[in-house]
Amino acid sequence: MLKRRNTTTKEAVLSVLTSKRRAMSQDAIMQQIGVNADRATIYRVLNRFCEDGLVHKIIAEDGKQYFAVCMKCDETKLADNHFHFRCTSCQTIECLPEAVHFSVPNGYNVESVNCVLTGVCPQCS
Amino acid sequence: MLKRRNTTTKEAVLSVLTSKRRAMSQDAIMQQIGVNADRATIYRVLNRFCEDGLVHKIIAEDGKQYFAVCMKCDETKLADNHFHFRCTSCQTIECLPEAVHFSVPNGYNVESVNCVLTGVCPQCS
DNA sequence: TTGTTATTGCAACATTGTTGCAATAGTTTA
DNA sequence: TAAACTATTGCAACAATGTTGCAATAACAA
Ligand SMILES: [Zn+2]
Ligand SMILES: [Zn+2]
Ligand SMILES: [Zn+2]
Ligand SMILES: [Zn+2]
Repeated sequence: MLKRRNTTTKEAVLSVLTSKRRAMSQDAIMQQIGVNADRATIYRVLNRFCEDGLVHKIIAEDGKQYFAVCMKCDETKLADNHFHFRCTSCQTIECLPEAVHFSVPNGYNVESVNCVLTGVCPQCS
Repeated sequence: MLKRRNTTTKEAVLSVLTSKRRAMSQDAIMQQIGVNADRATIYRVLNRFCEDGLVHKIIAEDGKQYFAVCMKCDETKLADNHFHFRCTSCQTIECLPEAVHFSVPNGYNVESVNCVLTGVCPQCS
């Protein structure tokens, strides 16, 4: 693994993700972030966070990538594989404290899980 | 709802989806299909099938849309909300006979469910 | 056969995400 | 502090996916 360096963009992205406590898309992050940064840079920062296990990526029903901080050492500890909820009204995604349970037929080797529930959140209804 | 008409493309698409018994993307369908059809036409046919409840759409971790026939009246009856398995080796998605169970906090109104497990299928491992 | 209109092909477009490359800047070492 | 090393960035170009407008076509009913 490469040695990471501290940069303004990197810190700003992580700051937004942490404070919002939501899974955000690149364009949402770009809007909320205080600093000027290129689209490609945001993606590269986010993917680096994923590699480092700092952030996890969710693919929503709109086909877009959303990124959320992994709150492993938080009081609201999340299971490794948890459900996500996407509100079609406020366009946000949040991690639900509900673990995904499943069983697969013999021979299937599951490497990753992507579960998204879509609807309207309490704030919007 | 509009009156549907029978067309070559429509029948060819449904035929491929039914025989393969897999969830397929537009480009996979285009390759397998016997007839010449425009990309846009395939999408329109597929979306019409979805509207009519003949087919359901899954968004995979690659961000692409996959379409599968709903086997409601089949011996291998599928639950309304079931898991899907995407093999990263053969690039196919299949409907698993495993229902998705979950509960959400009060106030959340779930309208649709999209659950995809990714890994390697028995044939490829 | 004729009229109605659902469907198609084509082109244009929007969006999302990635990559190559030179320039920049963070970090380490002297 | 100054120099060296290289991780990171901005920019442009690109690929892939999906949608839409519009005129032409073809399915179906009368
Ligand atoms: Zn909302
Ligand atoms: Zn999450
Ligand atoms: Zn496979
Ligand atoms: Zn299915």
